[in-house]
Amino acid sequence: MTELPKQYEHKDAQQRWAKFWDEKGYFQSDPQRGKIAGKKPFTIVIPPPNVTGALHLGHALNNTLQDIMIRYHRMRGFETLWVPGVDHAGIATQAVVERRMFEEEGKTRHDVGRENLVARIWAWKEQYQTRIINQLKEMGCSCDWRRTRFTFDATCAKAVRHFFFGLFRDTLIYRGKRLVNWDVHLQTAVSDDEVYHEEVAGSFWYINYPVIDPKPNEPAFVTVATTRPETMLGDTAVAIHPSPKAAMESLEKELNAEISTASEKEKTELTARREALQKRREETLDSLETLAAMARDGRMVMLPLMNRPIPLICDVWAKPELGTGCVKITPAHDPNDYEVGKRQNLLMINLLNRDGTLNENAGVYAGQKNINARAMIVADLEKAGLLVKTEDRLIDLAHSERSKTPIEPFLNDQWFVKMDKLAQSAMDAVAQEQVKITPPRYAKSYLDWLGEKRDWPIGRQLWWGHQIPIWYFLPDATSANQDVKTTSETELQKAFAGRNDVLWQWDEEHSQWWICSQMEDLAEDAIPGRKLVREEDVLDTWFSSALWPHSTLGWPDQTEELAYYYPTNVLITSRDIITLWVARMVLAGLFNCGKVPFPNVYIHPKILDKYGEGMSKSKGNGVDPVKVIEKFGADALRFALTHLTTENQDVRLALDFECPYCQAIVEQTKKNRTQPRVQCPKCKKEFATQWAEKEEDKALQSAPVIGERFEVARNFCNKFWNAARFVMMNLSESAERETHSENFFQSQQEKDLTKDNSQIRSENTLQIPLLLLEDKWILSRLATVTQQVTAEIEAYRFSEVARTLYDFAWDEFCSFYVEMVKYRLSDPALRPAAERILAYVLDTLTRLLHPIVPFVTEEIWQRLNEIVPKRGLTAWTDAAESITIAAWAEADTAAIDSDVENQFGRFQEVLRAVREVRSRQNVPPKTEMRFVVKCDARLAEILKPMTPYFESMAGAIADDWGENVKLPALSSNVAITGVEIFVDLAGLIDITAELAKKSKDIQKLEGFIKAKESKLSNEAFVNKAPKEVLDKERDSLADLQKQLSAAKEAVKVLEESQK
RNA sequence: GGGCGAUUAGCUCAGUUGGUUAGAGCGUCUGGUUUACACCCAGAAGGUCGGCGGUUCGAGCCCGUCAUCGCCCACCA
Repeated sequence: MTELPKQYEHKDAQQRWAKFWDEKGYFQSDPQRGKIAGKKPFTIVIPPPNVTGALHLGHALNNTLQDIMIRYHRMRGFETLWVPGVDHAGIATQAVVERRMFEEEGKTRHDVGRENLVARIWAWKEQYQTRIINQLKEMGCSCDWRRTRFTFDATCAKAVRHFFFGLFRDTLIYRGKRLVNWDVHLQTAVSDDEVYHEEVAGSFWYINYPVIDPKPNEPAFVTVATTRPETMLGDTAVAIHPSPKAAMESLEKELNAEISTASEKEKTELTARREALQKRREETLDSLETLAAMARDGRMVMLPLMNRPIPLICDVWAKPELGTGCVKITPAHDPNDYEVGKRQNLLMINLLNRDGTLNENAGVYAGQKNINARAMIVADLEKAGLLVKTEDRLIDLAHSERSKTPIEPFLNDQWFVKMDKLAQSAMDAVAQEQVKITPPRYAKSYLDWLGEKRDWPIGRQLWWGHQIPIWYFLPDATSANQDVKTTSETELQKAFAGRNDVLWQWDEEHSQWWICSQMEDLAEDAIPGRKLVREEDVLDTWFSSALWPHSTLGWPDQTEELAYYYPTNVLITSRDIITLWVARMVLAGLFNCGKVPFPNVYIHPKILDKYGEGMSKSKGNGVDPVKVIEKFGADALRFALTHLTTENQDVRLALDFECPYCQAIVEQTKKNRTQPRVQCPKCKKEFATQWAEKEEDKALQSAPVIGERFEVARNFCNKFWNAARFVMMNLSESAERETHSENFFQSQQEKDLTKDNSQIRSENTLQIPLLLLEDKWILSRLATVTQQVTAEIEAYRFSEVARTLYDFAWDEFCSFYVEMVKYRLSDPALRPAAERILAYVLDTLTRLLHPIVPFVTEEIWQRLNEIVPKRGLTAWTDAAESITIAAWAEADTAAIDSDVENQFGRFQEVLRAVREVRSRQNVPPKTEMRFVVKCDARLAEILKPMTPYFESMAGAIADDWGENVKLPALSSNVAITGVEIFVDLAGLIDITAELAKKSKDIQKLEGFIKAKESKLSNEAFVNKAPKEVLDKERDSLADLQKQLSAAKEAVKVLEESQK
C-alpha cells in the first residue's frame, strides 16, 4: 500500500475518482438493465438551473441533497437515474445578454437584429451551460451526463408543441386584450411573478377638471389626485362613489368595531383614523353627494389639455375616504381602472408605444418619453391654472424583475391558458396526497396560489424562447363573399384533410382563424393560394419547465424511459418556485401523462449571505461553490451544506475571502463581493474573485472563499480520513504477515476453533470470540446509528443525518473505540478481534457517509480494498469495486444492547471523572495517578476489566474496585451516580482548589436536592405523575443525597489534612 | 391587509410525541510534540430558552397575548 498522507488531499482524490466513476459509467442508467435485473427505478430530475449565470451555494445545497438521495438509492440497489440539464430561462437570459451588450458596446437588440442577438444568446448559453455542468461535476453530482437536457433543445421543443396542441385541442388556450405588465426596456410583457415593488419618492398632484355647463350650486371643477399625471391623457371618465355617505358610514362602523376589540396600541392609531374620517366627512361629504348626483344625472367634465369631454360616473371603486374622493379613470393604463372600464363600458385609450414613448393618442405630447411628458403636462396644467396643489409622497412602484425598470401597465394582445380545471387537478393531487410536500406547511401556499385559478399569461414578446405554434393566414381580400369564416374553413378542411396534427379555431375578436400545429413548422403555402404567418410571441419559460419531468424522458414519444422512469420519485427544490414551477409541473404531468410527475416534493432552506439576504444570481451575492471547493474540498462543501439543512431555518453563511498571497482574512462586503478583483488590505496586493472574466483579472491569483461551517466540515473529513488511516496502517501490518486475507483477523486460538468446525466454515460464517465490552458497545452503537441514518435519509432530515454520523464517528468511534484498541493492538491475543471490528466499523461507516462525502469515502474504500478485499463480521463478502455501487449498510439489530451501552456509559463517566481530577489538580500528563473506585460488586465486575484503559487513556492506575475498597489517605474525590472515585493525590494535592471545587459542588447539589424535595412533597405530583417518572425522581433524589454526603465527607477529610 | 417562519451560551445553530441537572460547533480560558489526526487531544467557564398570562402534577416544547426580526402574497387615485 502506498504511503497515506497525514491530511486528506481532496484535490487529488476528487480528480482521480471523478475520472474513475465516469469511465466505469456508474452514473449511467439503463431501463433495459434495470428491468432485466428486476430493479425498481429511482429517478430525480434536476431543477434545471438558468443559463443566466454560474451556480452559487444555493444551487450547491439543492444538488447536494439530490445527490445524497441518488447515491443512497443507488447503494440500495435501485436503478437510479438523475437527469441533469439547464433552463433557457427566456426573459432572464435575454435580459442579461442585452444588458451586457449595452454596457459593453452601447448596442440594443434593435441595433443588432434578431438573428444576431439570438446567436449571442446561444453563445452565452454554451458558455454557462458548460460552466454549470462543470460546477456540478466538481461537486461530485452523480448525474447521467449522457442525458443532459436543455429546455430549448429539440426534444423539449417537441414536447412544448404537443403540450400546447393538447391545450389548444381542449380549448384551454385563448387570446385577448388584457392589461399586462409592460417592461418598456425589454419591450415585453412580464407576468405578475416577474414584478417586484419598490418605494420611490414621488409626488401627488391635485388637478381640476372643469365641469361642463355647471348648474347653479354645482361646483365648477371636479378635483382628482394622481401620482401619474401623464396618464390623464388617456382618461375616459371621472368616478365618484354612488353613495358617499353610506360608504363613509359603513367604514366608520367597521372602524368602531375594530377599535372595540383592538389592543391599546392599535387603538390610538385606529382612533386617529376615525377622527380623520369624521373630519373628512364634515368637510367633503356634501360636495361628494352633489357630485354623485351629477354623475347620476349623466353630467360631463372636460379633460384638460386634451379638451375631450368625459363622463362623470358612479362606481364603487372611487373611495370617498381616499384622495379627493373622486378618481380619474384611465382604463388602458391602470389595472383597477381597467376593471372599471370593463364594468362601465368605457373607451380604452392606449397612450403608449412599445418602447414606452407616448403614441399619437397623446396629442401634442406624442413621441415624448413618459417621464418627460409628465413634466410638460404638469407645467401646462399649472399654466392653465388647473393644478391645485402638489404633495410629496412615497410611491410603491412596480418594477420589472428582469430589467429593473418601472413597469407600465399596457393594454395588449396576450395569450392565456385557462386555469380553472388545470389548477383544480393540481390542487386535488396535493390535497389527496398523491403529491406529498415536505415540510407540509408549504402545501398551504401551493393550494392558496392555485386556488385563485388566475389564468396563465403565456406569451412573451421576446426573441429567446419557444415560438407559439400558432399560424394565421390572410383571408382573400378580393373575395366578394363576406362570410370569411365559412369560406375559409372550407379551405382549411381541404388543406389539412386527414391530418390530426393540425387544428384550428375561430378568433371572434380579430375575425380570423388560429391554426395550431404539432409540427415544427407549417409551410407558408400549406393552404393553396394563402400565405401562412406564424405568431411571433414566444412562450413563458415556465411553459417548457412545466414539462421537465416527462419531456426529459422523451414525451410525447412513448419511450422506454418514459415507461420505466415516470413518474419520478422526488423533486427537491427551494420554496420560491413552488407555485411557478412545482404547481405547473403537477398539472402538466397530469394533463399530458395522466399521472403526477412525482409523489414527493422536498423543499429545502435558502442560503442567506452574512447580511441575511438570500443568495441569487440577479443580486450578484451568490458565492461560487468552486471557490469553496478549492480550499476545503467538495466533501467539506457537501457535508457543511447537509449539516445546515434543518427543517425550518434558512441557512446563514458568513463568508470571507482568504488572501492568496498572505492568507489574511479579507472580509466580504457588499461592495467587494461583486468585484472581479479585490485588494488585500494587509499585503496590498490584488487578487481575483469568481467574477474575474477579463484576461488581466484572471491572470491574478484567485482567492478562495472561507467560512467557519466549511472549516468544521473539512476538519471532520480529515478526522475521518485519519481514523481510516490509523485503521488501515494497522491492518496492513497484519495483512503482510498473512497470505490468506480472510484469515488474518484470527488469532491462533480462533483458528483452532474454526478449523474444527466444518459446519461454520462451509457456511462461510465467522465467529468472534473474545468479544469485549467495548466491542459489543461499538457494534451496538453502529447498528443503532445505521438504523437512525437510514430513517433520517428517508425522512429528508438531512441535518440529522450529518450530525448522527459526525457524533458517532468522532465521539464514539475515534475518541473511544480507536483509543481503546491501541492498547489491544499490542496484545496478540486481543488484536485479531479488534482488527476485525475496526475493519467492519470502518467499512460500514464509509458506506453510511458516502452519500454525503463521496470522494473521501471512495478514497478510503479503494485503499481498504487493497488491504482487506473480503470483509464482514458474520460472513465474509467481497467488497464492491467502488463504494458508489457498494450495498447500503444493513443494521445488525441483534447487536443492539442497551445494557451494554449503559455499562459502557458508566466506564465513560468514571474515565471523565479521573481526567477531570488531573486537570483540576494540574497533574502533568505524564505523571501517573492512582485511584480506587467505590461501587457495588456488580459494577465493579464490569469496570474492573477496563483497568488497562484507564491507564492508556487517563494515565491512571486503578488499585481497587468494590464496596470495601481501602481509601487513600488524601484524595481528590468525585461522586457520580452510584460511584465514588478517589484519586490518590498524596503530595500533589492543591487543597485550596479542591475545597473550592467541593464547596461549589455542595452548593449546586443542595440546590438540586431542595428542588427535588419540594417536587416530591407536592401531593398533586405524587398522585398524578406516572409511576416511572416518580421512581426516577426518587432514585435521583437518593443519588443526589449520596453525592452530597460524599462531598461533605471529602471536605471534612481535606480540612483535617490542612491542620 | 392576509399568510408563514424565527427569537435558546459571546457567535452560528440543534432540541423528534411535555418528564432527571437544556446540547453541539466556533470563540474564550487551563494543560498537552501520549507511535491516526495541532484540520489534533484532555479539561473548564458560559444560558432565569424574547416579555407577560394560561393549561398541566410537570412547559424550551401546548394555548393566548405583546414585542422584535425575516420571508411570501395582495393592495395602495
